[in-house]
Amino acid sequence: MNKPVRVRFAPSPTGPLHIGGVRTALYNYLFARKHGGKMILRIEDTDSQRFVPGAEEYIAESLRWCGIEIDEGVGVGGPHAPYHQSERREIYLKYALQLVEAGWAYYAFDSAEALDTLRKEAEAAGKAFAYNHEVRETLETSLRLPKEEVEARIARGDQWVIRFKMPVGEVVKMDDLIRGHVEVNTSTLDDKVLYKSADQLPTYHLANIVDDHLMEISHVIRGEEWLPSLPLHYLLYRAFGWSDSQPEFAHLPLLLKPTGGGKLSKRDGDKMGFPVFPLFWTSPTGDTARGYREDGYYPEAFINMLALLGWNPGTEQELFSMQELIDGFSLERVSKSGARFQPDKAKWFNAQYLHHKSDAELAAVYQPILREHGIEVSDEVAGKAAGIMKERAQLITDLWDLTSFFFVAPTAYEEKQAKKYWKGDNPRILKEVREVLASIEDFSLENTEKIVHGWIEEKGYGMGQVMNTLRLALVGAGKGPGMYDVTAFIGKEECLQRIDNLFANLQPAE
RNA sequence: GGCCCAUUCGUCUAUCGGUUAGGACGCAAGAUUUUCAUUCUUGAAAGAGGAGUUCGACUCUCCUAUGGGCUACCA
Repeated sequence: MNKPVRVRFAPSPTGPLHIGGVRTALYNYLFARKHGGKMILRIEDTDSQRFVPGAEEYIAESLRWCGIEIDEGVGVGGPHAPYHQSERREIYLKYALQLVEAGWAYYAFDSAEALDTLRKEAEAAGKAFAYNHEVRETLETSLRLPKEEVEARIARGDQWVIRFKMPVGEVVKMDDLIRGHVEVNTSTLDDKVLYKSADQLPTYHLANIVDDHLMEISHVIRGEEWLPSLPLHYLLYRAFGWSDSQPEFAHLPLLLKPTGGGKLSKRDGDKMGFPVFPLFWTSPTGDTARGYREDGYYPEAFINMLALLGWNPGTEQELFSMQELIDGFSLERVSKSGARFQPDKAKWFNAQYLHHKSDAELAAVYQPILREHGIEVSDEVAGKAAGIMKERAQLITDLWDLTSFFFVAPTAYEEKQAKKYWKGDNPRILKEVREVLASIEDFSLENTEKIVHGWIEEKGYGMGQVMNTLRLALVGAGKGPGMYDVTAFIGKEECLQRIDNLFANLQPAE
């Protein structure tokens, strides 16, 4: 590994980036940072049919939110610009023609309909059609057609593609940083399209190899779905005479659906009740999909969770900062098998991060939520409320349900709690509690607790009965923090008011 | 169908020939508690199957099974 490390994340702007893609970007980033290399962002928009407006912006914003920094490429520029493949058209044609020239590729004029027919025929015969060495001599190609005919067809504007002429019976020997040595016989491979005249763009395979070479990429770290095309890529490097400077490859295990049965796909999210996207997404057609950010996750937690899905440091540490991930990362410790995505664990990770936040940090994320509910308070108050309840929250968005009683008096009472405590002697006792509270000068948590507890003991009342009845009045439900957290937070006047409200709003059971 | 990759608790994983097979999520039980939680303790829970290689295999090899990926003028 003497070449400077240069890795790329090269998504296709066909929709929002899902978590599998984010993980691929993350591993590239960790690898780059670990080795003092460069992280490059290239947009592979060679499929004009599937282009989705807004997808590229979404990808950039997702990476930013995740803390994955781009050193070179789309959005930041660099020595190998442009970094959109759609802006590099003329480059690819040149290389495609070079391959034809050298006999590594050929023109094919078959229409989409003709190929369709062949596929259907093969299917009817119980076989699968492959555009390969067995059939290429019988098709509309420059391999069979006279040179003049080929030139005439091109000149008259017939549509054509350039296909790779896959060698026959050769064993390609490959090395993968994660999977080790892999061998494939080229006879089982087909003649992939490299360039299409219709839109004057290359396909993935050509664009990928040409750009990785030109951009001096040292390591290609991508999803396992690309493993089957590795032989083609090896051969392409050889055909161009670039084998010596060819990048090293690492194929990452796939992220699988929580239920098993296939790789995680963009549609699984809402279907299974968890986000598959980092950010909320609105498609040009108006469809929406949930995102981790909007669902209340911290990017650090999201990244931590993703990093451990397919990689581990070999220690029992579970919580990692980005820097710790960088320091510990290595491709050797990436697992080989696909990882089932587990939504529950994502929540657990977020809870860990949430529980460690200071009140000030909590205030920063909680204030917008409070404002949405029409609550205007100081950062200090917002942070304090969140801080008292943070250990019960898993997501930032849990905070409101957990703390709303600090800001809003209950208007309804939880039936279970009311039934259990709003009866018998409790209303009478609550009246006494009200008097006790009213008499307290210093309403601090400690002092209130001391006085009220002392009074309860003196009277010989049941602690549970008194506190829960008070809780019913102040919170309206059988939940919440310690009672004196509530009294101290909302203050004496509000306490008395809420007790009065209970008497006014709810008839005791007996 | 063909080609390729994979296979340790339900899930994510540790183990790189010798371990009572460890941790985490989730689950269950208990403790704490004025509620709900949190927290703590404990527990149940795994090497797909079959052949080899070896003094000894979860670990190496092969076969089978299962899971997954690819098989587009998509990436």
